[in-house]
Amino acid sequence: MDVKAARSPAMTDVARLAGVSHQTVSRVLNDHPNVREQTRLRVRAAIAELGYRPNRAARALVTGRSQLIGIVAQNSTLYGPASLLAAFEQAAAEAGFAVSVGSVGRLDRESIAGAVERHLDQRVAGLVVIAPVKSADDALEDMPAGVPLVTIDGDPQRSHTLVTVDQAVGARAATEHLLAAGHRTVWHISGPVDWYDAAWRIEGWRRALEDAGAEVPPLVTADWSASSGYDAGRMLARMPEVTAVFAANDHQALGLLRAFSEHGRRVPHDVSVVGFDDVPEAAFFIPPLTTVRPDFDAVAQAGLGLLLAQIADEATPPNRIVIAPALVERASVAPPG
Amino acid sequence: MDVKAARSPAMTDVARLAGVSHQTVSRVLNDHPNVREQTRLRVRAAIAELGYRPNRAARALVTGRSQLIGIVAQNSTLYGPASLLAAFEQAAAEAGFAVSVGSVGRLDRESIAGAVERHLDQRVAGLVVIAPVKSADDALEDMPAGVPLVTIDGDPQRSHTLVTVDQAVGARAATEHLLAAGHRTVWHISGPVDWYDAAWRIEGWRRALEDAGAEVPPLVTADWSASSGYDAGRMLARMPEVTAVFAANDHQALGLLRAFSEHGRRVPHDVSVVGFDDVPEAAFFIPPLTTVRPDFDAVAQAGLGLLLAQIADEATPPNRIVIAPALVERASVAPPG
DNA sequence: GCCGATCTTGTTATCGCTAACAATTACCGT
DNA sequence: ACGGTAATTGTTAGCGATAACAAGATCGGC
Repeated sequence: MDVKAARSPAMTDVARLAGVSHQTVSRVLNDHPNVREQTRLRVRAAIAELGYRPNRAARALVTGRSQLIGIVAQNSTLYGPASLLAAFEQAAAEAGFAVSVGSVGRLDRESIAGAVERHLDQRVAGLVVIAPVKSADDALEDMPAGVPLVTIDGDPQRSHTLVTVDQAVGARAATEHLLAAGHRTVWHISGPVDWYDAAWRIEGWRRALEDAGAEVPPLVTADWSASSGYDAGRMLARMPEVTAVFAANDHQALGLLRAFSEHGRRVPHDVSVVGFDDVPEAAFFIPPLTTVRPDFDAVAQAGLGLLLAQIADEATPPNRIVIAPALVERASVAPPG
Repeated sequence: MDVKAARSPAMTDVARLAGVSHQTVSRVLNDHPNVREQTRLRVRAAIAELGYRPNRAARALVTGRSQLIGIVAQNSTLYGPASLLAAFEQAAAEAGFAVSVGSVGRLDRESIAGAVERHLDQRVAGLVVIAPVKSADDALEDMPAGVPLVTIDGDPQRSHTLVTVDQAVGARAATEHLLAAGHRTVWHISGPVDWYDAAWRIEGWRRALEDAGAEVPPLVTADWSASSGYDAGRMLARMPEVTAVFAANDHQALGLLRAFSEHGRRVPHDVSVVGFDDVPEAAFFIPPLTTVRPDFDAVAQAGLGLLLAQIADEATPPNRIVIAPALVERASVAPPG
């Protein structure tokens, strides 16, 4: 990278220096088989000497496809979505793809459709949509065919390729863990019920209770925030019969812990709590939180793999990968007092 | 968006339908002044009818610049960096720019340079580098001139355009707040000292103590994690003279609170704690954390504004915006026991 | 040593758009 | 009505790459 900003060299410049045609340079760049070794070396040398780097825009124009992967996600600083995003960027970079992020403020149909179209304008090679609600999934229905697409945490019922954390299994593990500690039943603070994540966690929780023959207490719905967990906790803390709570994520669990603390209900002595996500801070909550850890890296890698497969071969049939989360035991669960 | 994926319409298709030349369509698209109103309407109608959307790649090719903004940031799920990133995406989307994110694993010179070059390949219109360490700043030294660039939280001494949170002022506010509560002095758990953020927070803390004539206790260095805050806390909890601690971020503060709790040192009764960042959960820590809140949205908006100004006019001189953070008082500070 | 097959390389067209210039039309004052 | 300027539209030429085809070089078998 030279200091003076002369026009960056193009393929013809390389070709001239190497004494070949620009097409041969293109062949070398794309690893075509039929190039003499000696020529290849000469071209490589010229590329190195000029510091040539291909113009992605030109390539995208002629091929109709870029080395760009579009990600549509909700703009959020919640741990789950944020780390999923980070994991994708990481994985994509390793695969030599750039990542264009289309954040949306809300997950309604128009927002999603808009973000998708903006990506399509850029001729992205493929699209990852983190679409944990129905409206987002709907927006993808009338996507033009032929664009590689993977949805994350979408509706398992849909036909397109998808990767999802097994929410139900995670929720079941959390619930059974509390039951196994001796609690008569387990309360659940859920996420917004239009989120598939939330819905499946509810489902897993309910099933686990039913299978154990335990009573299913009324569902407490909240959003994903610590604040909503706190609000829920202020209610639950008033009910002596509540001895075990499964929160739909760790942020909620934090709010919950705080509410219990305020009301003098000791965790885990009086009430046991299990969260979901295993945020890095969970080990430092008071008390350290037992929680369910989804493997976001695995999700991202699986998702990217599926996407790259579609990019390589248009005809790849829809596929589905489900990643099972694991329970992480810490100190927020104990037998009922 | 039609279901069958015929080639999406190009400018000539619109031109034919509207009965004009493709150049006229281009003019309408780019809001050139000299187009008859009637023609403009006809073209607009044709665009709408065909669902035409311009091909960004083609435009980027001919203009040598895209509607893409590149962001280089460390791959992190820490609240500060993550919300900065989210805020940028938001702001850029509102300004009609797409955002390409180049995450880097580490902030060393090669990684940063690599990410920058990958963005340059894509002919980004401008570059935002969240470069809170020296090595990152160094990597930008030999950037080709002419590429609009804004660094965030970089070295204030450098000549390029930059937006930064006023770390020193924030740290001073935190320290003075603790002093004002009656503490003889304030201990500080810092971030990694090669981060400018960390360095300036240290600076602000030290200055505040010196100005107040208070003793400057030894610096406790940590990384940004809750875990490192916990480790630091296990030391500090053993020292009865420690009555006030300013943690370089809220994650550390959480670890700190936990360590104090384990050692039976009550916050704020025995020890007062102030954090930095105001993570959404800070209000739900035990006790609710008094902290310093940088306005990430403001940073992102200022940064984007500066970038767009450079994009619009190459010759814009280097500029500098410093955003002052605000102290948020909650319940983790009290007079010494 | 000759012929067709295979390797290697070059030539030309093209992707969809904007820039620069050319051509046409409209409008003005006298 | 006339010349001249301004407003409007069209024409042509790339941007930098890949695709498709063509041509020249090389090779193997007989």
